[in-house]
Amino acid sequence: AFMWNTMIRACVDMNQSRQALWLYKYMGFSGFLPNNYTFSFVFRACIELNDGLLGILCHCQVVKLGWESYDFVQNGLIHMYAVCGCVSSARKLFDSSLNRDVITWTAMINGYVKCGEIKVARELFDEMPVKNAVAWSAMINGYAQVGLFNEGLDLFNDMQLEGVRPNHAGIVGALSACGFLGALDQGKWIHAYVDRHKMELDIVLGTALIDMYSKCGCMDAACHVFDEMPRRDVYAFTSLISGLANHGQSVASFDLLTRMQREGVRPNEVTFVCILSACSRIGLVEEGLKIFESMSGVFGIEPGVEHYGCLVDLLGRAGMLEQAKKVVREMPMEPD
RNA sequence: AUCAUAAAGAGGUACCU
Repeated sequence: AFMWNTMIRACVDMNQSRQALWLYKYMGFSGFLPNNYTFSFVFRACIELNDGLLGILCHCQVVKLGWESYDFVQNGLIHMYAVCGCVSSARKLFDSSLNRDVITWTAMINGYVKCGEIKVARELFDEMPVKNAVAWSAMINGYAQVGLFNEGLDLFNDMQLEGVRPNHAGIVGALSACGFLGALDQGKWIHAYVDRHKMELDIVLGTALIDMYSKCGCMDAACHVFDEMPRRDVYAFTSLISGLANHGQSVASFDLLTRMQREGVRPNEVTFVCILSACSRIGLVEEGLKIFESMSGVFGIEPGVEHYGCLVDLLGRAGMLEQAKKVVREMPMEPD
């Protein structure tokens, strides 16, 4: 079974969930019984495929084989139901569980966050007997995701008062809240905290800092973080491009697009929305049209409605209403 | 014997007001 588990996990790690489930099925045919390890990988596959039905089938197997009260299996099941849109099933398992740990609670809280039941999530969070940094970060990010930024920042402060050291995810959630609120002082404080505690500036944390500084209008600080990052991906580039474009530094954002290609990072749909709006902002019609063309021609990205929208905005602002109308008429999709 | 299960980042704030 160990061999099978290893293979199944490898498939899940490579996002080949169908393959993983196929292996799981085949494992049974070959006379091997899945064990507690097997199920933790199989649940991940169900989650990636967002297939609650498959999850139920796996749940049956779990019961049949008697693994249901093993912590990893039980937590995996609750997590699987919670994120596949079956919070009530998750809750039933949660309520009947005799051995809940931090992970069980966090999985359940996350389930409520994902379906917008932030209040219920908070109630559970308050009831939770032991909270670790992951639990705090789950709740902070829950608030950030539903737009309750002040609540998120309050919780971030509470966490520190309780003496829990925030992890990367908690920091990222708090920074995101700062950005939306324009809370520059708080954001700077968090940045200093990151430095003081020598937290690694990975791509996610770096991007969150760039995003926070950009939204607060501090483009110098955003650029500085960008340069300090040891590695950058599309998110990091796009975040800075967006910030520059929004603060009248369109030319700098074009340079960044060039630099991006030089560093071998492929721009995506979001990147082009930002670049195209940088064009309309300063009225670079020619340049914008050229970039729009290059999307499919050079980068192999088919423009979506949002890109046609940018194009219409570009032409409209330049007073070229006829051409703008023509774009709407000839778009390959319904206007939104 | 399996770092086995929970948490994290970017997009016109476009037109109009």
